[in-house]
Amino acid sequence: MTLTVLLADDHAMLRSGMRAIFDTQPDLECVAEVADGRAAVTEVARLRPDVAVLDIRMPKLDGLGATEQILSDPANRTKVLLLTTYDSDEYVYRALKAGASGFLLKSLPPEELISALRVAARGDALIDPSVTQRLIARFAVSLAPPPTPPQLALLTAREREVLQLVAAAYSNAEIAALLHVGDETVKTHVSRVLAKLGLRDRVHAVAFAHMNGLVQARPTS
Amino acid sequence: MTLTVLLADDHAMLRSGMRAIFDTQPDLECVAEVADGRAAVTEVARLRPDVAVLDIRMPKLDGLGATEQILSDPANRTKVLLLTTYDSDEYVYRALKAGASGFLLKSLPPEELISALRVAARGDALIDPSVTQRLIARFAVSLAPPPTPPQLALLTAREREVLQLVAAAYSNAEIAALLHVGDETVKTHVSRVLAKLGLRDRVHAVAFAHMNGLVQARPTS
DNA sequence: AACCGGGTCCCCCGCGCGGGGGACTCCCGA
DNA sequence: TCGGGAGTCCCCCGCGCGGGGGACCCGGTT
Repeated sequence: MTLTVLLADDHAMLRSGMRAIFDTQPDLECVAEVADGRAAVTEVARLRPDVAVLDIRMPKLDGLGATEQILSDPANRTKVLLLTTYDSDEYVYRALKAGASGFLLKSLPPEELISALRVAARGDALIDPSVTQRLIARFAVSLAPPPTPPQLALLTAREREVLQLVAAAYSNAEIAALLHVGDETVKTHVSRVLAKLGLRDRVHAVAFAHMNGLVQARPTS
Repeated sequence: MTLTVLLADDHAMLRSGMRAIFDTQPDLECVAEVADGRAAVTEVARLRPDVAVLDIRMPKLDGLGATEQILSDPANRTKVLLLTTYDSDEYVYRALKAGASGFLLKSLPPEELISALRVAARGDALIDPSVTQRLIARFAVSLAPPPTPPQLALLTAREREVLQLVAAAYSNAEIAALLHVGDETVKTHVSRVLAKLGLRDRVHAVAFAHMNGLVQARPTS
């Protein structure tokens, strides 16, 4: 089973270099070479190669845009490997979000590019080590469990409940209705919450709650 | 400059196998072999190798716990590579959170383990491709949510600016002072923002802004 | 020329909110 | 037995806020 590959880069020199690398591998077949992103999208749709290797910087449509178009097609089965000279974080995030199978620097040794191709073809993914480092850093904080601020321990269960409703932008009257209590009661709870947390008003409470993960941020993403 | 390595695995067979691999590289020196996590922590503290290769499943203290202890020491300069047979997602997250430089499967070809060592030693990071795939999926959704809601386009630049300050829980008077305008002006902007976004009051605006990523969530985590 | 959108400033009015009190039930622990 | 915390409900008062108007200046388009 040979792997079919599409090559997209606006430098003919680099294309032929990569093609030469591929030719050393009997099971790799470069079925197309294109020089811009738009051509990459149409050729991928036509030839349906196993893997498309795209440069990020290309005329007409850059590699990121091409990736997004290619992978947004549900009929598509081609994996995308992105190549770049510089590793801007923004590039990486956009690439991963689009669903790219790899994000590699052009400084990569040829044999590793080959192995990256095979990795992508079997559905796995691969990120350049120098990028991975920063990715981990950012990923770790985004995964970090909400570091429940100690002040929250001061609140009673009822007060936390009210705080969450305040954070959801409910008015005192609405909270009263939801909890089946009088609105004077809610006012008391809110006042206590503000006092215990050292917050000025419910607006600060909303901001506090959101920044401390008390409310499910963006459930609709 | 030779790289010093510590090897931690409870199977003597596997240790000797890896050691054999290292010995093929003149610039790699295996300075210690240990069979459990606790020994790994103490030996790393004593010998300060460049890289520690830890199995996840080990007696007394597993590789994850050992990683956390090693990397929580601020004086530590050793990089940690984790090895495992099975790639549980939970393992990966904990490993990355602890700051590991690599997460590899034992099925990795020997020569790639070598290159992983060098990658880690120079401060970069490396994740096994099969794991990377799922990591990207999860990472993408966790990073995805700046899909700027279309309603935001209705706002003028000034109005967005005011909205961000509202989201930061500033009062109208405070915003006026920050922007060097009258507070009546701020009231006008806020009113327009609420009207354009269909929000009831500034409390809803705060919640809206936070849920749509207009404000940097937990900057202090 | 007239027009319009963005930014700025001003008025009045009503209401929700938050702080200051107080009071009454529970229930748990001293 | 007597606290005392938690939860509930009530009063009054002041103020920030948001909606309703209107007004002015400026830069661009028509």
